[in-house]
Amino acid sequence: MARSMEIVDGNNGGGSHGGLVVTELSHIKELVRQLDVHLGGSHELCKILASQIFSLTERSISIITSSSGSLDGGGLKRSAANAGLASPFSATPTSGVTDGPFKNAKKRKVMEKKRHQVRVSSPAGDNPVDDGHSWRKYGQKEILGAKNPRGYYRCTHRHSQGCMATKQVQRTDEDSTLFDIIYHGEHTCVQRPATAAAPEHNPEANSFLQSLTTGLTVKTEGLPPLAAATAPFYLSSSTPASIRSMATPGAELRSPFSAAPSTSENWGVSPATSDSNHVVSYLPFEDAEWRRGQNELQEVVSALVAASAPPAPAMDSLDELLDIDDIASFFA
DNA sequence: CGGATTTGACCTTT
DNA sequence: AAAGGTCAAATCCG
Repeated sequence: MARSMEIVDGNNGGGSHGGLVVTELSHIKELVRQLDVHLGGSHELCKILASQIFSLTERSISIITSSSGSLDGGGLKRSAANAGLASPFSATPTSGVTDGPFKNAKKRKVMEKKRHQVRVSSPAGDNPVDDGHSWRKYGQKEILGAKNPRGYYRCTHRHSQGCMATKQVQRTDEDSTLFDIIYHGEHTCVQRPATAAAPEHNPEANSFLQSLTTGLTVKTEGLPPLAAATAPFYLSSSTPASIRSMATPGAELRSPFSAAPSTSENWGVSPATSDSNHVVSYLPFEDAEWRRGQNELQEVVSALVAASAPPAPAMDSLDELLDIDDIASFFA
């Protein structure tokens, strides 16, 4: 029985100021120089510098590609790696680099919330399996033109921890075993292990692996590995390493990290749109940061797991918390 | 009894 | 105005 999923990111982004590229590249140049100086020195510092270089490179690419015109951003679907992984560098102390030109770019009036679609098949035709987070259903609605209603869920810890993550689950018209799931926002909650007796530190890894061993497999469809690794089953910052360390040794477990080939068209994403280089170019700045974090996930998360630390809250959501419009509406 | 789900009403967005 | 999204009272369930 195959469980499959795809990520369709709904964020649009990208500035269009070509002149910024020079500034960005200058930053990169300086960072590379510093990195060269520190090679053999502080490992942490090298990692930070590397991540900053990565981020700046992404931004530069984004600037170049977006200023070359060719797209309006409307309805553009692309894979992305922003599935709620807490950025390992969100706690990075003041770097100066991340306060670069983009900080001064005028803020979008309406900050688009992270939106993240996934398609999941469930073997029994009942509800999709646990994705590692606890959800509370708060509504259901018939959707025009759709055979099946859409269920609305929010994080169970919305009130206790202020976690604003939500998801919508809707059974597909065509295949009753397929579900479209749209995730909104990031989990900022810290999940407690369900049972103290569980040897595994990470409850999400447990539920995930359990889903794998109950006849499900997770398979990416026509997506680059980077995007594949951002499926909602990896929402916790501490989950991926656990899964990787536990799932990859088993050959029969089809881990997203193994970059399964594209085999299906039921995602509605043509192979052409899956070209990672092209797609990545249009990722907004925040997504670039997410993916940068993804690159370094292994080390950072390994450290987290080794320290038995709970998942760090996604500091990225701070942007949403501090959104001027949100604040304004709060006082309205 | 407490927490989760159901479901029609109400609010928001287009 | 209508469709989508959320609220909350009633209900269910352990």
